[in-house]
Amino acid sequence: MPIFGLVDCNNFYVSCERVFNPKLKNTPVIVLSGNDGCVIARSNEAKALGIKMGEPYFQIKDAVKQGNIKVFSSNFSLYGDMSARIMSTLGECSTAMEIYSIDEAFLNFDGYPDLMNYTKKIRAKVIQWTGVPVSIGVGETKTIAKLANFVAKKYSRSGVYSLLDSDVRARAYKKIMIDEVWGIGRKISKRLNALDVYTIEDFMGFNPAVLRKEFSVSLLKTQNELNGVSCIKLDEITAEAKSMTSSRSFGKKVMELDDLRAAITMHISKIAQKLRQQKLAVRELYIYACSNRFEKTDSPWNFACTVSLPFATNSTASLLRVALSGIDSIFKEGVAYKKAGVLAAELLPEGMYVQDLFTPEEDPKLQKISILVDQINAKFGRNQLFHGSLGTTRDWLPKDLFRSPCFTTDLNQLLKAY
DNA sequence: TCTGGGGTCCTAGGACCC
DNA sequence: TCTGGGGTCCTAGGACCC
Repeated sequence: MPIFGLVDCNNFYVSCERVFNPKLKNTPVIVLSGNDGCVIARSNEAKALGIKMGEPYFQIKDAVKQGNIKVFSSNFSLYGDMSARIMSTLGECSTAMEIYSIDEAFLNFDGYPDLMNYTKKIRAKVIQWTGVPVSIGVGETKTIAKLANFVAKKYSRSGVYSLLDSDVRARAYKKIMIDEVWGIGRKISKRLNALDVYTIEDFMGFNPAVLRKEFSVSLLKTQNELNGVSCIKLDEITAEAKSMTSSRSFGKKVMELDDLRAAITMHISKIAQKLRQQKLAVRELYIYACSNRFEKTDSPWNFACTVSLPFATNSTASLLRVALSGIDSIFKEGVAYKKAGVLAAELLPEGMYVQDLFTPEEDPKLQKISILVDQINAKFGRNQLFHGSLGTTRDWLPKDLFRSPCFTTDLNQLLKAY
């Protein structure tokens, strides 16, 4: 019988900010999404003040002032680096680990004695080595470990909790609502509620055949997992990416084609560089730009097209050429654009694409230029060298008024001690 | 004035084949 | 009354996750 642990960082982004700014301890703190749009992380104190996950910042400005809540723009260079430190610490705590997200990892606990003690030790180690508090849940399946983690966060003082014992589990299932279960989201909860299923106990009593027929195999798996039958294995190897996207909201309304072209240039540069890092290539791109989706209007708000190349590539110049022609073709005079982006799907291993005899080949120089640009930027700093269509004004960039320094990834932004 | 960004998996339905 | 019956592959959209 397998045993899984799920380690989840507490209020991760807030905790990262606190590591480098101890004054933030015991005070309400929130972190905002891109363009300072919505709340995506809250300290416990901010939660206690009634700040909700996902709330638009502009709607809570008064509450922020009143509650003296400290506000941060998101700083993913910092969070990503802190995540790497935490994951490498956790990697030493188990024979097998799956990094599930920026702030979560599953650990293999098969055959580990005295898990209550051991998980407490892991918790202490992570906080000592990285400064970030975590919670740990233990169970016979991933879904149960996730649930145990929820209990650990919400109800346990020690920050660890096990649902291995079947009596403990039965008591928990009686109390916990189904929408807390991993894999059961808003829509499915609602449908289940309509069938008089509210708690996990209700859900466990639901006929599996009907569940399969009326819902999906995924939900049947969830039921099995909650029964202690492990259906979702530990995935140690990070799978090759299947798609990549880059998109951002604009810091202002964009009406000019040149600004759209600049934004698409930024997204293509990011995607192409990521493709090169992962030794992948792409032949088709989905280019899109949209206006404000919250504005009530009959006119369309999404403008998109697919562009393709005769060959798969990851060179910025080649991808940029077709992407820019794409954005030119969807641009409409008079539309106030709020956001633009690029999606690269159907990624292929670099150099694997076999082309036919009659299509043109890519100029090999373009590949070499991209690699050289990567090297120069790695040495002299991000975006020292960039494509001309990116422009230099860039007043369309998303807002990040409250951004903390990149303490751990930029020598010029190190924490200063006076 | 102001509402995130990046992913994965499953399913239903259409096209096509024999 | 009554209009084959399977397969497979592809795609768009929906649901979920963090």
